[in-house]
Amino acid sequence: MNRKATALDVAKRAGVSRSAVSLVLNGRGDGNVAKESQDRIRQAALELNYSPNAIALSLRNQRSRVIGILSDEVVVSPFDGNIIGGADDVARSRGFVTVVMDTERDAARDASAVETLLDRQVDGLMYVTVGLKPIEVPQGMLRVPSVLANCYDDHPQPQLHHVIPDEVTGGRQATEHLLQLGHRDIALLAGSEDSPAAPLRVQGYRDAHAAADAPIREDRIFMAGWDIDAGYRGTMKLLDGASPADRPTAIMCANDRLAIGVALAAARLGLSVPEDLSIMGYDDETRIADTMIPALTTMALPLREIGRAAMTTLLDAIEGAGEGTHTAGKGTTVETMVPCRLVVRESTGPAPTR
Amino acid sequence: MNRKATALDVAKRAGVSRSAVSLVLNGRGDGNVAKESQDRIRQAALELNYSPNAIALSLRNQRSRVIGILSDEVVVSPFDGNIIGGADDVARSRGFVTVVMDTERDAARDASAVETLLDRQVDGLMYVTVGLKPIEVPQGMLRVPSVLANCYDDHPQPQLHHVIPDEVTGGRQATEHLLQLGHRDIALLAGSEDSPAAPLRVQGYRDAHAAADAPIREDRIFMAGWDIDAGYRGTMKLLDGASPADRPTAIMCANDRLAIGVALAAARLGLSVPEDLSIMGYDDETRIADTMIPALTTMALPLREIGRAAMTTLLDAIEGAGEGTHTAGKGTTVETMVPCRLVVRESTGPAPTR
DNA sequence: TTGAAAGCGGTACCAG
DNA sequence: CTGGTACCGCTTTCAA
Repeated sequence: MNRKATALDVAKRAGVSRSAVSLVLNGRGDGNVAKESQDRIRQAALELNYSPNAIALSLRNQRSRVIGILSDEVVVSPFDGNIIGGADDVARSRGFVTVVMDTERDAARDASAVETLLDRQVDGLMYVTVGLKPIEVPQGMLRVPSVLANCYDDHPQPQLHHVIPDEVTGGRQATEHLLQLGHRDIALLAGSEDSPAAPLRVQGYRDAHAAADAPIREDRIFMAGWDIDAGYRGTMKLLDGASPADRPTAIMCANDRLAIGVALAAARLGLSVPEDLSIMGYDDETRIADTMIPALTTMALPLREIGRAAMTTLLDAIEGAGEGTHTAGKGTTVETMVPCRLVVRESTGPAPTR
Repeated sequence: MNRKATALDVAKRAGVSRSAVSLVLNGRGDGNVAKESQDRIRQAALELNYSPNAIALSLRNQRSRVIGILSDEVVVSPFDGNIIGGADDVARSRGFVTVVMDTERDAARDASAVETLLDRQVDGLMYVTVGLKPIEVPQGMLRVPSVLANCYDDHPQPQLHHVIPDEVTGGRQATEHLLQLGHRDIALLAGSEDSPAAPLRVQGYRDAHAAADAPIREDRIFMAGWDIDAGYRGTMKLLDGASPADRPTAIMCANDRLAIGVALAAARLGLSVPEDLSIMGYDDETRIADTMIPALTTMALPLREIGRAAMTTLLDAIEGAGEGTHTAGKGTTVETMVPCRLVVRESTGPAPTR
């Protein structure tokens, strides 16, 4: 109801001036304000439940302690949601607040969102995408310290620092896990070319095979899509009617939803997982991978870590900023790669002997 | 980069005073400022790419055109994400910006988040939850116009307007769909008591049976949980080893993930969907329901609509506000119920004859 | 028709 | 040690 208390209210109540209130409440009381006054001020502030008006502060200090986050799809996705969660953790712990604006994959809205945020005096900007992808950096982002999370500037001379998962290594380690279990015929449902993550994971798959001196059958690699139905159909193509000797003993999927489709198909064909067929997911999607039957072995995307790392980089740039050195200057790393993490559950097991 | 242009810059360039700039750019130039000056001002503003500093505006006008959104779990959930998406649509179209703060289900953080937002002079507050649930309204929310989305104040005398889905009707219509297909033995995997939605949907299930004069077998109702494994286990209990005559012909689930478990179990048991068994989901979860094999018939939660309705209510209160009438005054509706929507796909079909 | 000045809520500097 | 005052960028009133 009634307005919040201002510094003036506190000053009156404590019988001092506004300046004194400001000093004391900002920890610079000692040596400037009498001990006794300090106590009265603190007491009054408490009684009035005073906290400074952030707007006035921003105007005065020319910094808002707000970080703007642009996302191409937050609000429907558990993926960049987690990135934002991680970013927010870090921001909060350092006294910043994050403001999320969703552009719903409409590039035209990016620019206007950036302007809106800039008008609100954000101290920094972060751009987050659902899947790994190249983006066109909105011009305005170069006006304040900025960072890219899970996406990157595709230009020859990238201006901004980006933080992305190490997909090649992820693909490799997932494959190695299977190889170590004795699998030698591993099919790969690799998503589709629309995501740069797909070819990277395929690369990891190839690297692992090469390192293990295991041959690759090109017809085992499918670029079919990312959804349950694609997993199901791919598996049917692979397994239905094939003689046991000509079946892959493991199927590696580019995400957990594909793995659901694989499991569905396996069940329909009367195959046991992991006895007859091992299934490997990717992403470690919450509430999916861990509750599947059987629980999915998967490669966890380090989403929270990406968010944390990106925000840390950003805040360091802001708080350390002496000059307008917020674009990646010489000597600054332009890319941070965060490793994925293998999560072994029950959907993978030793290759069947045949 | 160089700082943004201020009204003073524009004034100088146009050779007028700041006041003139303000008047003209706010559409109150006619009758106050000479036509010619107006043109010069507009021209200068354009050249300098001027837009007013939102911070200064907020301080001056005592309103920020920012709506704070508190969420107990946005950032990992496609559910309240959609609510926020709908809310944001409405806010944007009316010239407001939304700021999302995630409290990650930590009630203690609610209060501090509200304070933070209040310090930033938000014009209104919205509280969003992932699942329908009663909440303890943070005190601060009563200081500005506020609304609850997908949650409600459980107190005898609720202070805030809330917008929730009509779960009873949802449960009833889902059941009716099955009843109309001839099913008379419909099992219900009802989630668990931790959500108030569960009993409401059960109520709908009962209502539909009563209206159709169909008897209910109490042992067909399971409160087992919300995840894939619960769906699988529940189905196994229901179907495995049971004589065909004693099997339910349809299984209704309280969410789509349960339905995945059901489908997995059915496949394992060699049952065809929907020929031998119909499966009904709930939620219409993106990328799950529509891509399942077979595609899931489900009851869509009206999440976007909830968000839109809640934000509309809120902004109406803010913009219409003559006095401090922002708590639901007499005559004001305190509850808005939004209907769910049946989405018929391929997992339900006529009951098998036996 | 125009410009000067006050004030929104703070902080910081500078006399006293 | 303390209080007065200028200023952040903008709107609005008031006097010229």
